[in-house]
Amino acid sequence: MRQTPARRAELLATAAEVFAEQGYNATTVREIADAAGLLAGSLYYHFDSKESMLDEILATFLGELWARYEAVLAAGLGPRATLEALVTESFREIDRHRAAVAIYQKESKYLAVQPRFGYLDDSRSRFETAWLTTLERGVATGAFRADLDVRLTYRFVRDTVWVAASWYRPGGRHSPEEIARQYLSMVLEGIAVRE
Amino acid sequence: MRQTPARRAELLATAAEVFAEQGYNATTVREIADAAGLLAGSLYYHFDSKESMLDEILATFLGELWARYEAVLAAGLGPRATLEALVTESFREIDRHRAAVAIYQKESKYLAVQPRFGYLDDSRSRFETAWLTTLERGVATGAFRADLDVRLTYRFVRDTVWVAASWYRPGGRHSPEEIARQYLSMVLEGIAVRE
Amino acid sequence: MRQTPARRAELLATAAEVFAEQGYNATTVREIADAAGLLAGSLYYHFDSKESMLDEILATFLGELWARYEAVLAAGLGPRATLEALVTESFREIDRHRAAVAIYQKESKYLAVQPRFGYLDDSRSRFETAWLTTLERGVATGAFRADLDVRLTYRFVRDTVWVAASWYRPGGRHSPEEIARQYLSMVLEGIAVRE
Amino acid sequence: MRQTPARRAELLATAAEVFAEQGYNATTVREIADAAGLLAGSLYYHFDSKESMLDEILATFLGELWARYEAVLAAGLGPRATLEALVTESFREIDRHRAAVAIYQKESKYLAVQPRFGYLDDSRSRFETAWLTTLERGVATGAFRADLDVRLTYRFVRDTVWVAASWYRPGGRHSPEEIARQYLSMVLEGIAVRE
DNA sequence: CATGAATGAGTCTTCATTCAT
DNA sequence: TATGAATGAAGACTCATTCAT
Repeated sequence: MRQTPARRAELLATAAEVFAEQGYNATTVREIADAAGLLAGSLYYHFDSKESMLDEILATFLGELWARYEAVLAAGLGPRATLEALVTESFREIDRHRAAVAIYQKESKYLAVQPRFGYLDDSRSRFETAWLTTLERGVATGAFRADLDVRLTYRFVRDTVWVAASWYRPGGRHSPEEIARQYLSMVLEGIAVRE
Repeated sequence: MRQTPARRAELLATAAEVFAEQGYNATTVREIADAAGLLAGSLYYHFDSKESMLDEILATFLGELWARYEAVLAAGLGPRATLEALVTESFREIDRHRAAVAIYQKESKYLAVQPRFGYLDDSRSRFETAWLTTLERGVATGAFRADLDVRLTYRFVRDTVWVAASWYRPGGRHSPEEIARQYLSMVLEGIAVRE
Repeated sequence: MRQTPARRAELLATAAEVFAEQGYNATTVREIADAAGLLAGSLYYHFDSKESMLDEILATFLGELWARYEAVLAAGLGPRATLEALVTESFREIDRHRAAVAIYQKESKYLAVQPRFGYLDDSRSRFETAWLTTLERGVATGAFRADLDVRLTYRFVRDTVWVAASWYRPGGRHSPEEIARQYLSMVLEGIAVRE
Repeated sequence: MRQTPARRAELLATAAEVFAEQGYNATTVREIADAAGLLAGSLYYHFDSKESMLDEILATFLGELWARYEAVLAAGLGPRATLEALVTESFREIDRHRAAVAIYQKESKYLAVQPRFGYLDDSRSRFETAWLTTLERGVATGAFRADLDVRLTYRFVRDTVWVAASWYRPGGRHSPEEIARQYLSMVLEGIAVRE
């Protein structure tokens, strides 16, 4: 079961696509199998259960995401540069793992309460800490406005970035870096013309 | 089937709450019935099907939302005032119908392709038109920055507002108007300090 | 779900019959349903699972059995009279709950290791204690032969009685009391003619 | 398919062990393969099917058993000596083929109705005939008590012996001959002290 | 209006078996 | 001989829905 990780990865990618499209619960194992070109039962040669597929998709995604976040956080950048780097990495991750990100967005809330998916909640708090710290640092250094509610701002930035996974299509008009740039411009400078 | 509209509305409110919490597909009729204090079969005295409950919830919500949007759009305000009014009305709607908004956010994408829910797609395009028009008007009049991609900006503003339904709890620290004000401040002026 | 215990008991009796006939694992829910005259899915209105049917069958049987055993053990009889009463009660129980006894014989060994069926193991030790005590008392008072291995004798008597459930048919030629009498005669006096 | 009879016998012994432990139906081919150290599919190089393994196990066991029984029956012993010899051979067989005996005990009843396993039923009647004849001979010659139901006595003796396979462990405290001796002592002389 | 009971289609999962390599 | 991958039939269980009372 470990000889050909290629087949495994292939099946997981297919499953992720279908999960992202229809939602985890609404997706039947048969639909995944159809999309992958085998019979429903055959999936169980590769995976223990539908849930374990979801698990592997999310864990892989979060593992990769955190590797990149950690690199950013360890770089010792100022708050504004940190925010820019985090947002850019996020859009890159959406570009690489669009399906996984979409699944994460849609399902993580109710999954996080299950023991098996406890790491979703862990991730969420690390996430929160990283962002809040960055924002607070920015307020302290005068990079960010002090008259805004930091928690509200955190939610604003967080959602703003990740919801993009619901409409983003890799290979479209904009590169992830380009989208990141425009989002950052809006988030940092606002959309109103400065008088 | 229309004896007590009060009871009907009560049941719909309960159903909406459960749908919002767990997702439409993941919610069983029995769970709705449990939450409402009757047996699953008894719901069918009031409603034709689980789907018709969803339908009624969404149609009611969109009806009310558009009544308010139309009022705003008909008021002849400038683009920035229009944007502010639309955002404020949106947060008010989240305050009033949080469950319905959350359901709409989570389920409308795949529902819209079904004939019965075609109005979701109609609503989506009216939505898009109203926002794009407003943004373009703003760019033309110099209220909004001209260097931003209008479609990207539209998605940014749209998502930014509605995702709030996933974490907003009525009766919390902030009134909807307060949240709208802060969101607008971030969207319009940005979170960076202006030099 | 508690209004009509009659239906419940009826279904359980049917299930017990099929379990006893074919073995628990080899029995499909559909077979139980067929025997009961409804569809497989309908059983789940009355019971949580196939396993919970088995659980209820066994727990009910053991509950009743122990009520009778306790009465015997509390009666303060001598060891030989105790042994006779326990054997007689056992055959009566086979007469009343043949199916449950047959299931218990066939399945309890591997069920006992599951937490849910832990009471099977508890029952087994109480059983063992009751019999060993009785046999040891009998050896001490000179009622039973002292030259036999008590544990072997225990197994001999225990098995001797309960295996009868595999061939006993209620309403046959012999009443349970008559069978008990003959078994006791063989166990106590032997089948060889006394010289 | 008959390359190495040693490997074949090895695999059958493993299979018998697992069947005895978990029951034939509850045992998966994969479990047998795991226990034997190969993959499930590989078993099909050696055997046609799971059923054919069971078949070979039971047929081998019964073949050996009947060879010994025939020797006893052909020896022209008196009824009591015949009974003693049959019981002793039975315990020896339990010692040699515990797993096969346990399987036979648990599964033969429902297997016997299948054409493939018709020999189980044949064996059962030969068994019955041998025992009944011996018992009747014993009653006629005054070796066994005449006041007992012969069929009941037959079942008593039969069950008494074979159930031992469910708890007997080869290499334990007692040799099969020792257990046979004690069982015979109980069956023939009874467990009560003779006055 | 509500209940208790049932239906039947569909879902996830298991497993004996096959077969190219 | 053995493996890796798949098949396909069947099994336990779920759930929206119906309906007599």
